[in-house]
Amino acid sequence: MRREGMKAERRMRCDMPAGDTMGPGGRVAEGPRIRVLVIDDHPIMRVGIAAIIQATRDMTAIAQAGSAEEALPLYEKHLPDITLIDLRLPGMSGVDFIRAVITRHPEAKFVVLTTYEGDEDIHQALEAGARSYIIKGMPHDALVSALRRVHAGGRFLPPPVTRALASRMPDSELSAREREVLLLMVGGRSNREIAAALGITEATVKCHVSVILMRLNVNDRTQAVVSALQRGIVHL
Amino acid sequence: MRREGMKAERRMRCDMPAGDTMGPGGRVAEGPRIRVLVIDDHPIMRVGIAAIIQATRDMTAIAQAGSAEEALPLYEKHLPDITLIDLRLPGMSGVDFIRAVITRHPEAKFVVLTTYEGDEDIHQALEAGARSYIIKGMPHDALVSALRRVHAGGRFLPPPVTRALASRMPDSELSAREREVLLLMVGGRSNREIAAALGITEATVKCHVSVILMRLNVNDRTQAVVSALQRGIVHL
DNA sequence: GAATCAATCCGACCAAAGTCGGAGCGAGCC
DNA sequence: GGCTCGCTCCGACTTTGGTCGGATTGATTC
Repeated sequence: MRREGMKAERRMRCDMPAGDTMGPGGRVAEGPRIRVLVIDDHPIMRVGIAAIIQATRDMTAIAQAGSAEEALPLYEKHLPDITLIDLRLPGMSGVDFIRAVITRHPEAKFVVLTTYEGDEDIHQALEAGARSYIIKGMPHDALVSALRRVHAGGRFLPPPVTRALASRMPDSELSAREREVLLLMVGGRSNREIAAALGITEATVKCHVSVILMRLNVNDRTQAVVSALQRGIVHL
Repeated sequence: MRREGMKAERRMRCDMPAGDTMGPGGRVAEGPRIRVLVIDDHPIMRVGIAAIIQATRDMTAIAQAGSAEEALPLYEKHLPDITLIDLRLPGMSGVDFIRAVITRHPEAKFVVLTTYEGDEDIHQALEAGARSYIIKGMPHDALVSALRRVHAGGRFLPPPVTRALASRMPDSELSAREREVLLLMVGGRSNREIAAALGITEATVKCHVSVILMRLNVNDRTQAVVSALQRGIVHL
């Protein structure tokens, strides 16, 4: 039941470490303010975000939403310069929102602000089109800097984020079927139950599980579940 | 490997559903303001909390801290009326902080404000002496109400919290040893590795595992890990 | 069309997980 | 003392999980 596979290769993805810490109220060329749409399901967090943005002279929070569904009409109505969005939302996820908006507005700019720092979360968000990914645990300078940099057409990925991204194994990508199996594993289902649920043989399920273990670089299903959770491949 | 044990009994713990939504700036007997110490590791969240508190006429945020260690001297210096604290903090946990302060100041009042709604988290916090437990996803009225109610000597536990608490199995309590084993299980260690780590036989470990499975009311170690994580018995 | 690659599928084998029944030990309680 | 109760401990048995080798299919490439 133990395995000792080893990988070495790894892949970088994005640039721009940090910097540009001007702070709220810093000297900025006076012009039209950066208009920000804020999407976060925690009301208290929204208050904090809005307070920081409003306290900064060159930006303003024009609208807020507690879910992606609620935010869609707001986006169309205001067409904000930047959308600041959390990933984990009730109903439609943040990534889904980004994808949905970007297909209609390819130049839309997104900054992700979330608590989760799993490499898969980050990967998904950037893949969807986010230009910055910052963690709620960071000082608020990071938020302000990110908004400015992205508004200027750049990207903003703090060191912890790029590090998490760099730690991604190159062959981590799971097939659709494997994802399906992994989800059931996290649900605590046995191989037999998974087989029944998917209408296949238990032997086949075991094979999928083996591949998943290899791709996640772990030894057994328990480790697979933990790893998948902390990397953000599956949730809860 | 399957089990079908069943429990029925359950136990209520606390009272006070909700209410008292006066909102920021509501009419309140003018007097000395409620002096609040805020402890949260997310700077942006601290800004939001402080903004809400300051916007409410009968309370004021006198100090803030990003960790329990940092907060200890602040508590002794200011002796706040209420301490508003997150559970998951870098270093010393929120519960540990509550315990530590309450042994020296038995009348200290604590309101927990966190994102985690696992029944074990809640149980631990209340056991430690917290008088209110609110979730960051709630409207800010809840925060204000909680602070007022607790300042008045009462408690404040919103329905979702009491519900989570009520869903606790009566025999969920794990022994110290079992906790230790569970922690290693979540770490993805095999029974053999756990045995080695604890200096006992693998057979003994299996016995502990069996008991843990029974107490958590699950069938296998994978479910145990998932359940322990979402209930807040162990973290990450 | 041949070759390659990846995903899906399967059965037989071995090692680990989990069950069952039982034993020693300390704290607390008539 | 004699009793129970809970925690810790253990070995032999059954079930499940994971490995290995191999087969099929469909898409891509040359």
